[in-house]
Amino acid sequence: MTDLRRALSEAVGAAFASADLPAELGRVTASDRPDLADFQCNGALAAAKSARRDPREIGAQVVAQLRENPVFKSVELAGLGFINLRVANGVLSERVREISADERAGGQPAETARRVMIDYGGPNVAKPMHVGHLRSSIIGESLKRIFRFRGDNVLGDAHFGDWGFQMGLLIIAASDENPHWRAVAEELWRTPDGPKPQEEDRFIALLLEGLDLDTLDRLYPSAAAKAKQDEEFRDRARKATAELQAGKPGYLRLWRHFVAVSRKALQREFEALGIEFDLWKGESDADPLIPEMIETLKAKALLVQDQGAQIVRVAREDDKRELPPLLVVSSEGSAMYGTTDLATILDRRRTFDPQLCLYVVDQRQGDHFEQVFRAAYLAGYATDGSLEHLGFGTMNGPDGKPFKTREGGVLKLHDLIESAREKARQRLHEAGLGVELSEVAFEDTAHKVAMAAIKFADLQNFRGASYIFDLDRFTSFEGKTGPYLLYQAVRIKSLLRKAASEGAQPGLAVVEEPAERELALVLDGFDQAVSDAYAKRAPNFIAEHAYRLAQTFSKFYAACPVMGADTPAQRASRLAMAQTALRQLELSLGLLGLEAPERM
RNA sequence: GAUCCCGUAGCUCAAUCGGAUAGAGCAUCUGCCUUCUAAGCAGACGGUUGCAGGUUCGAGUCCUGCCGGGGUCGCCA
Repeated sequence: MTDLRRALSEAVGAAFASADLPAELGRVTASDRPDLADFQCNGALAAAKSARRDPREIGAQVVAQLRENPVFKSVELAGLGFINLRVANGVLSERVREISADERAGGQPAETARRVMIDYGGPNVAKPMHVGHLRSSIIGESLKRIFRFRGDNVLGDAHFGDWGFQMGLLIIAASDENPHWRAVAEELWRTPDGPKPQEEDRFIALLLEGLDLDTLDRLYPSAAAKAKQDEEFRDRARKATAELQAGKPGYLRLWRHFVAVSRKALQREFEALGIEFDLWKGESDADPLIPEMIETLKAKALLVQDQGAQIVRVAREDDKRELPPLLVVSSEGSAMYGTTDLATILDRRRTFDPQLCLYVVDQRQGDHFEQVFRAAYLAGYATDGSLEHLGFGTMNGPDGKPFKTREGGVLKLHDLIESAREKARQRLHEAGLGVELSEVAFEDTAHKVAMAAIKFADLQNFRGASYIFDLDRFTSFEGKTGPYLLYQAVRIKSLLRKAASEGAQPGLAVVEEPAERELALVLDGFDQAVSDAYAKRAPNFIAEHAYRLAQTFSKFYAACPVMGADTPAQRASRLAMAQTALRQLELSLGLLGLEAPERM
């Protein structure tokens, strides 16, 4: 089963071929001018260039042949040599029936399935998620679903930031803050009258009381700030980082506590966002591979000593500017984030052997990934081109600068979600929607609406661009927003419920009216949207399609009465179209990570 | 300073391999609820695509320069 665009491309390509021109010229796209055509082909223009002939002459030849084909309702040569195509209603009807019968609503799998690793989310120990994590999470989750839908074997990894210098900072900060915590770090409790081995865990738990996420959240920023100014403090933290990585028992105990506390809270937040990771691997998991990796780098003469550190030079002669080397071992002997990233590539190769690995990380880390990727290719840890950094822009405040709270701090994700939920509740009440719902169902709807508002606002933008976060606008519930999409889906569900209660069944789709034709064409465009999103790793193509679909359905809904159709056959046809539109809409929403409620 | 990204309607954003009249939403204005959820639909208004050149039959898209904004440039991630 194939979409019309591809089927028509074959027909037009054959016409080009019989005119002794390359069949690729027959590439058909959705028309730019819906008033003139359903589809168009610009191949005659391209052919004119290489064959040095008049495009209209070539076009006329192709058009003459296509007119023989009953698939087309009309074939016109327009302008400089555009070939305008309208397809017969019967062809559209048949296509709608196909999509209707297809579990995937017309979205085709990719030709060959690959093993794909997606690294996104990037939560860190001791840092509650803030708005900066939102984009990576939302975009990464959507890409994971899109790739999976296309048939790839995909694993999503949270890549938990649990290992670098920040851990040393936290250990020192916690030790300085409270003698009990210091006792754990330094194992001071190991005295002759200290706890017996079987009591140790319970004893340590007592010592660690109060060292919760809020405390970590307070300690980390102040420690990070202090390290910038206070050289002595910074050196202690660096030393602690190296000692932790060397396996100092007290530090490990403290560290495991940080990790456990953080992870529990973070998982709750991801759950609220509707984000599920297949793997929750940490940077620390790559640590055991580092010694061996260093040996390999040495054996390949890639690792060199420089200014007390060990580095891999990744600059190339044709670089327009000098790319700094990758720091593998710091002068303190500790692993840097480039070290763990490189070791993680090795780890992934051994455990999953991905053919493609996507890093959904802030654009600002572009240089870092370039360094790591080059080092990985040099070391033979990945095949050339299999590692891709998908950078995204920042989420900005109303002033166009990176998002800050009114007080100038970083907005926590939890607070952002709650304020979106509150807005959603308000708007639902204002619109008088959801009044008949139970309190639990109402909350569930409000949550879905809030998530849709936030996620759709993000995903409708091309990921590389920055955008202005404006909660009032996203939750305004009008126009091109997530809630609009949910509303349309809910409207269709309501219609189908009504039909079911009156015993009306969907039947054979027959496309007749202009609004029905338009809906059929949009339904057909799903595969194009999915393959674009897949090829460009850009969910905004799905977002655009979902919106077009919702809007086109709404037009159809206004123009074509369903339950009040003229004949039972027409009613059955329209019900089939509504049902198909709903399934494709919900599939699209699913690819974006949105979920429509049953009622609102 | 070097380098990368961005600059499109009053605002927020799209735009397929370089193709026709650059599309949406918001805002403003005009219609449409005794008929399936009006968070909707139909329509109007709104543009020298930052500026100046170049390549091309054809440029928002490719090239050069300039202006404006942002990022990055070795031991933080």
